[in-house]
Amino acid sequence: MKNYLLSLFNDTSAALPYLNEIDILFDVPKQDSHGDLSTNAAMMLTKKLHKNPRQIAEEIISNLKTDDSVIYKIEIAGPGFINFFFTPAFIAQIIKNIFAEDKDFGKSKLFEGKKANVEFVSANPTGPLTVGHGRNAVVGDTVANLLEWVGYEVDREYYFNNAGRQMRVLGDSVKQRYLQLLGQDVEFPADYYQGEYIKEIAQQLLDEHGNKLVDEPVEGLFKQRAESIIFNDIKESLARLSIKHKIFFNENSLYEDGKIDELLKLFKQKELSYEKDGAVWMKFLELGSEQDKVIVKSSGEPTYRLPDIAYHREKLERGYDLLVDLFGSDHISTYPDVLAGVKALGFDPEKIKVLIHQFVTILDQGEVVKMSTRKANFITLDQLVDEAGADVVRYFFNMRNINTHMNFDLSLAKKQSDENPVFYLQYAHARICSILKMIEKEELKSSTENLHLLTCDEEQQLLRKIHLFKAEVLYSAQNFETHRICFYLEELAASFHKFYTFCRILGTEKPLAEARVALASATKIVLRNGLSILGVTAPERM
RNA sequence: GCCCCGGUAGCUCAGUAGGAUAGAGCGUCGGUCUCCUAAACCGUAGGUCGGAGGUUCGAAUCCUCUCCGGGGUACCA
Repeated sequence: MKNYLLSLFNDTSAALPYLNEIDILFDVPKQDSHGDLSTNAAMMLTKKLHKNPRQIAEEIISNLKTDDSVIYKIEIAGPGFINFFFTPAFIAQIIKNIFAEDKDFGKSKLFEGKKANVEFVSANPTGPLTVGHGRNAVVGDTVANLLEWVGYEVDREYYFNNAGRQMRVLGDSVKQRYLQLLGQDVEFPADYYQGEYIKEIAQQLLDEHGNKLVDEPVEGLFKQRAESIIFNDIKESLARLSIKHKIFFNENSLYEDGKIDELLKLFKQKELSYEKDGAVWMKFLELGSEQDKVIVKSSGEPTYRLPDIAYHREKLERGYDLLVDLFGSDHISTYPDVLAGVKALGFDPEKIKVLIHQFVTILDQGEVVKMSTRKANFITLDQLVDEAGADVVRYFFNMRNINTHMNFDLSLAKKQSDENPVFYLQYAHARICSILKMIEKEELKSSTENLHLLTCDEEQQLLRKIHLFKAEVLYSAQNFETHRICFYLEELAASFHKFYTFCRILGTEKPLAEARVALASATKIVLRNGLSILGVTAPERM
């Protein structure tokens, strides 16, 4: 519908050149009585033309060459909106497109030929994924899906660090537990990893090696085994949510490949860094940040900024058109430095899109659960999936704008009641599947021959909703907003349920009945496609 | 102190390139299964869009100030 109007206005701009001076936008009015699409173009032009908006609207309309079989009414309303009313027959034609495109309905080619990299999760292997990681994981994977739907070729990437203090503490935590299991009275520091999983790893080492590891260095088997076990668990947790990264990038490889030294030299050579108090400082002030910062400590160890910049440089050199970074708001301070660093190296920082999601607050029976990986006082992602199911978890994290500090009510998630909208969507899909089974017995089929019969309110509402799908996917992808898909699908399902209730198939004359089957079938495709973007299953029956 | 995010119905949240009477789900209250799945549908009630100014034909949306909550502001990541 929108495309039709756009080309219509495009043709008209020859006669009315001022139409080229503004972006003409069409909105779906909140009220049905205001038509199918509406534009405020006339109001936008009042200041330029110094004319009454209704007068301008009049002029625009009289120059539009519309086809009566497509648009049956154009009106001027309110302060100067132009409202367009499409014929039911035209609206129903969308069903043919859906059948033709099927699994691809909703996809667009705007970014065809472009390559994107989405980096997400990126938790170091020090413990199981928590609920906070869950939000990151689900949103990251769904954003990647969205980008694929608008034409990008997408790589999903996981960046991790298995060196450094954090990992040493992890190894030592295991060792201390191991010694405790051997009956030694060792002290277990409060800032070590307290989780039960540490004890399990220690137990496993004990089972395999007995007491032979007493003199094993922390960095040896203790750390290695902990890392591999934990990393496997992480991958399994992600797999339960159908999340699979193509690339696991080890921060350490940047050191091994000399990328860090090279970058350091480059910064020095470009006079972007200097030495002070035994440390190397980066001139972030010059690059637009609020102050200079240390990139190599006086101990000789780089701070996180240096590898972060080297890593992004590396990704850019791989030739991506778009890099998406997704992380929690606790890491918010890292990205301006990375962008400044990358820009100083001559890359276009516009290629990097940083998405920051706010924290997840866990509520259990009305109480806030405070979480910390160290203290092992956390709800794991696995627990969440155990209790609520993968579909609910994926839907739940996707359904909210990442800027919102979301509450995850555990008791509610456990309930799996109809308070959860994911069932509402899945039920709509299951209902359609059941209709399609039923019509076989009734010797009916899906037919697009008499789509013009789909004229009642419920049918038209549903059709209009379907029309919006492709634009909704595109908008969501361009704005990296997964929650819009959820809201769209809820509206779509609501339209369907209404249609289901009022527009029965059995007991209706065959031509109309078969057109309704076609509409149901088309709705099924849109629901299934939308759910697949979210990574939620579309069950045949419930 | 400074920076980022949030404050919209009882609860959880949509809605910001300024637009028509501010929305949804859940919860409240009241209806609908002889009928393709009632995990559904219909109706009802519920609001000072945190507060105060300002910009204009028009502000939840833009500007200034301010209150509340979360995060950040390291030679931690």
